[in-house]
Amino acid sequence: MHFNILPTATTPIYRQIVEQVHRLVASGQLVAGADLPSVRAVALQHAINPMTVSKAYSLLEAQGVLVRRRGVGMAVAAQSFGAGQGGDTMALLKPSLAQAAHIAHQLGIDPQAAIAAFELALNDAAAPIADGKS
Amino acid sequence: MHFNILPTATTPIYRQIVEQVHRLVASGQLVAGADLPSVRAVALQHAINPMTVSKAYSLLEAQGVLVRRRGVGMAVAAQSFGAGQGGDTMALLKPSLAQAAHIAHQLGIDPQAAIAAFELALNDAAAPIADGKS
Amino acid sequence: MHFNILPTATTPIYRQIVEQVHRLVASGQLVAGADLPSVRAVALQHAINPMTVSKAYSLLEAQGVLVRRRGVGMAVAAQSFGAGQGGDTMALLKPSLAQAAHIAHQLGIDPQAAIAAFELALNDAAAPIADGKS
Amino acid sequence: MHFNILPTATTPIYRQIVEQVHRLVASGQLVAGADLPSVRAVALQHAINPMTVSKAYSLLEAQGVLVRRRGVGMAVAAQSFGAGQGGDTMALLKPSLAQAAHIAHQLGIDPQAAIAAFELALNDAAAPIADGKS
DNA sequence: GTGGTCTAGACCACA
DNA sequence: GTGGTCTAGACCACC
Repeated sequence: MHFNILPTATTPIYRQIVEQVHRLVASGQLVAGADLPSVRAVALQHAINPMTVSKAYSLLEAQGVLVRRRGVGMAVAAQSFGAGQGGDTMALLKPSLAQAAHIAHQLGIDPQAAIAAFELALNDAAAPIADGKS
Repeated sequence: MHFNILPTATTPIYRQIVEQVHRLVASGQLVAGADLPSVRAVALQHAINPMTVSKAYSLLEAQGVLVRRRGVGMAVAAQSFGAGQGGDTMALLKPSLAQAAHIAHQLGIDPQAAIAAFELALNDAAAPIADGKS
Repeated sequence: MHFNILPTATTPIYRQIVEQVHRLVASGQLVAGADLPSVRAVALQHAINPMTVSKAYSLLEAQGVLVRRRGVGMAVAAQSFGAGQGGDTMALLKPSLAQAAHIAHQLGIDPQAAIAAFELALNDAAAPIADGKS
Repeated sequence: MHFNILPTATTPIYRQIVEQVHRLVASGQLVAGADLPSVRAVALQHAINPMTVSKAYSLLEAQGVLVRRRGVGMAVAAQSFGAGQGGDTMALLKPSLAQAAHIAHQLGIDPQAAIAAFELALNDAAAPIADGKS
């Protein structure tokens, strides 16, 4: 298990981690009790500051998504709502859909054209690194 | 012409202005040569500091979207690509579509379900609060 | 690395910084990825307001010359054309040459005389005050 | 006689007029007693504000370069130093040469290359609108 | 009237 | 530590 971190993105790194854990738990890819990679491992892997990873984990702990297990590391909390099933995944998707819809509307883009473009984007998301470019 | 400013939003005010101008220009609602509301007018209208508006205008000038007309005010730059037509509106929409698609994929949401949810979001964007006021 | 700021000059301070960065990047003295002095450091060094420096950096970011690295500072953008080589330095020089040539022509000054005067000016620029300090 | 006004240039319009009169007088193209175009004529010709032209003329009057002749208009002052001869034209050219030299030096451009580019610029200045482009 | 420039100071967000 | 954001207020330059 590893995270997708884009240091250049507009969303702060710690928030990218938080949101990603939310999604992995909601989609059942991280079940209750599952271990998370250590702060140091994540920090090394992405060449980011350990404080940043720690901040994300602490925030997730405060939200009840993770639990800190002394000497072992962080794990997914047992009572993590939706863990193991995909019940509220749509709730996590809606905000970005709403934002995209808002922008499309402000730009005066035809809804059908927006939907078509979204279909393409979904295909791209399914096959992210298929290009032969080095 | 006036801006939609949400002082409570997380995006800074000056950036809300910048993005709104980008979209108004790209969608042809602001054609090349069109005047923008004066710094003071915008500041008074939204009860914000003139410097905040000025900052937005300065950035848009640095990006080549606006030109400064001394003693007269700011206007949309002539070479502002896409001004007057809707050619590159899609370019401004794609990033948010890509992000939404990425999230949907990470959540393991079925593409058809994501598209259906996007259609609903587009309807909501077109009729935000369903008020009868034009 | 430090800036040359003349608070008494007619050109605003923030613009002196902007132009200086442009030249340092174009001439390869600032390569892609290089760090810039922090806003606070520049502000302290020249006894100017941090916002003045910040304004210059923000404009350079809007122009694509600098990139913001969160929590770390500003750096020269990778795609900054000409970074690392001296390819487009002449492009930054031409406008002032054109202006000088235009003035010389309007004054009816003989081209040879203008060139001779320019040679002297170049010598002066190379040894501004003839002080022995390195 | 007419002025060359570039409303988009960085130098303010009123200053473009002032400097241009200085040069025309210094180079002998405007001799003592010669009439200048009326404020209204200049304003109409270049679609600029009459106040701007008036400000330039007033400044030139304060400098002793022009005299205001009631009911007739502005004329070149009799005691205008250098009028009729070209004695101090070089003094008016030097500042722009110094600026260009300074920029060339900051860019690390070879003096010989700078001089060569200046020769080209002088040729361009002598034949400004010779291109067949529409 | 237009925008520009700078200051002083406070508070926030990020790593 | 880094930069960001906003405010209040003063003064300038230009048209």
